[in-house]
Amino acid sequence: MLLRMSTLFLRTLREDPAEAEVPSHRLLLRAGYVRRAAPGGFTWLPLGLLVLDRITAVVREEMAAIGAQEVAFPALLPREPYDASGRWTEYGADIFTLSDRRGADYLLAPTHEELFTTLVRDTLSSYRDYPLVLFQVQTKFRDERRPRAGLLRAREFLMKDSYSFDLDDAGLAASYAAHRVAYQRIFDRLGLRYLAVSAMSGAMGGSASEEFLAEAQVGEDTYVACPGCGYAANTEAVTTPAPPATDPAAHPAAQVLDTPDTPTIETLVALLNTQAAGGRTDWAAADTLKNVVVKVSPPGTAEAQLLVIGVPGDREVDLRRVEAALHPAGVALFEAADFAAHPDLVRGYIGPQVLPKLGVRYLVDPRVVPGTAWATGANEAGRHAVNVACGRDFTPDGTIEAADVRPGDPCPACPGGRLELRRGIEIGHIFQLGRRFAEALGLTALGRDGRPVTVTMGSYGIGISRLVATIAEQHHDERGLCWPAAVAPADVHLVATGTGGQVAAALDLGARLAGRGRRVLVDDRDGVSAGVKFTDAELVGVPRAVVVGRRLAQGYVELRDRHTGDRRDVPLDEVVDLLTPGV
RNA sequence: CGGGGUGUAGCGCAGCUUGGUAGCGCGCUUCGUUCGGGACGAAGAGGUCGUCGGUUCAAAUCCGGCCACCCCGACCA
Repeated sequence: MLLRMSTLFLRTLREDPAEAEVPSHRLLLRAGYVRRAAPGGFTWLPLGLLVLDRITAVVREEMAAIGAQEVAFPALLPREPYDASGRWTEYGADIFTLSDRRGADYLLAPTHEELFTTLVRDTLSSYRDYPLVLFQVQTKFRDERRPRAGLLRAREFLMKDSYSFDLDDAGLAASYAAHRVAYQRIFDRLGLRYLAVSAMSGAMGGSASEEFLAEAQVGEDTYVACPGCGYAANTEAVTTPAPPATDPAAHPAAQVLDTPDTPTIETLVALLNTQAAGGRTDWAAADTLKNVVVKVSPPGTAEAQLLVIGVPGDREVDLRRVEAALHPAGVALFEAADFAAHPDLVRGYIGPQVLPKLGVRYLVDPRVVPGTAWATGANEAGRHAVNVACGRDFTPDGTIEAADVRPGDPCPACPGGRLELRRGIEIGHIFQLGRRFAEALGLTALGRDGRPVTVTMGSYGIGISRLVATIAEQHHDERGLCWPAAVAPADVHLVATGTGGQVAAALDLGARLAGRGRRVLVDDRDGVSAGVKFTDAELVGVPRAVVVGRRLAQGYVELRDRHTGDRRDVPLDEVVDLLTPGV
């Protein structure tokens, strides 16, 4: 491959476009890789397409290595399969829908589980046909609430999605494990710093699930990591170590106090200390037990059930963690109107003592173990109780991971470890779907014994266009992009400076390198100063540059490394061998 | 969807407060000089001022609706 900058469709920008804030977006626009064309939609320019294609090639190779076979579906699809799976309504406003001239409903596919499932159903029928892995590289459409950061969150994006089809759980586990390895190989080859965190599978409704997160300041996903042992997880999946249980009878008897005007934890703690409640003046928010009411709606039920969640008063209830813990049930906060309809629940003064009488389920944070005693509501406006002991004065129905996770919280995987909160970009997601789609769409295989077996599926995605931005995010400096060799639009950037035949020499050198299989970009532009060519080369970010310039007359060119900044003069007649090791 | 900010030439911006012939830098075209770190001189081309409506003799400027973009909070590759 030999690209000449004199004719390449490329215009670099000297200044940062105002629309771009995050580094990858800014640099990909400035260096002429992409251009915005629509809200959440991007035009791929020649350099951008080269990178996109190289990433796609790596993904294809590693998918082939685990025996996956490539197919391609349309992006424009009829409503029926999505109705059958229930996702036409489940996705709701997140999908782009449209209708044809007859008024029939269509959608621009946000993902393709339904199509893969029906394709396999209509093609295969015997257990002998399994296991099977299919994949495609397809444009997906999602009506994102807020497209942002360029390619990192677009409404139209390129995704590799694959699906495994197995006859039993062990097979699914093996397919899942194979994908996990393939994903690690892909992300390693692409030069990414990333980790796999356990995750909840959201609208997909599966069981085992992991997200691959690339470390990045601009990432939208917060995860926790333990620097000590390497543990990492989504905040939704973090478990809280429980302290040892003790004897609840060791505490003095519970005591109800008048605590007027203390609807919040802060006001309560202040008053407890003023009153020296229970003989103490060292009350802190963590000594109080905050009880939050939520409405839980299991799927298929019309009426929401009440649930009270107890967490230490210095913690907030993280609704995302609650939703993850109670999935697939829906969760909503209990609001003012709900309190008005339930006078038994006194807003701001709820204590667990009364809940069994009301028949309300009570789940607590794992830190609330038998033998702990708390200041909590007395179920009357203006009154709280102290020394309310778990295991004596109340007995929870169970525990729930509902409290927010904070830096410094104990690591669930190693003793003494402290968690850090970090940001990442979700670049891949693997999960075991199970039989949900197979059941909804009737995918079975006739077993050895002549009886149908419902197939169990896995679903695995990689955001390919997002990877372009993610790699750029991890591989750039103040001068521009610094692509890893595996994805760079070219292997070598030849920069011709001067008017003494350097352009001709560079083109000749480029032809020889291209003849040896190198991908070459030659800056053969006429009338462009050396400084402009150097800055453009650094902006574009090809890993190695060769300057064909003032020392050409002595038979030398300068070899530059974009990552290290190293420069050295090498004889012109050695440079081809230097740049084509092993060829 | 809630809060904040911004839309003027390909890109970056000024002009708006106080309505009156649309400007600057970069880039682009032509000629000459220059030629290893964003060269210099001269002459040019390029804009329905996001959009729709209102006020006014007159709107980039004042008022309102809509659209888009950026940032911060609830979802996802």
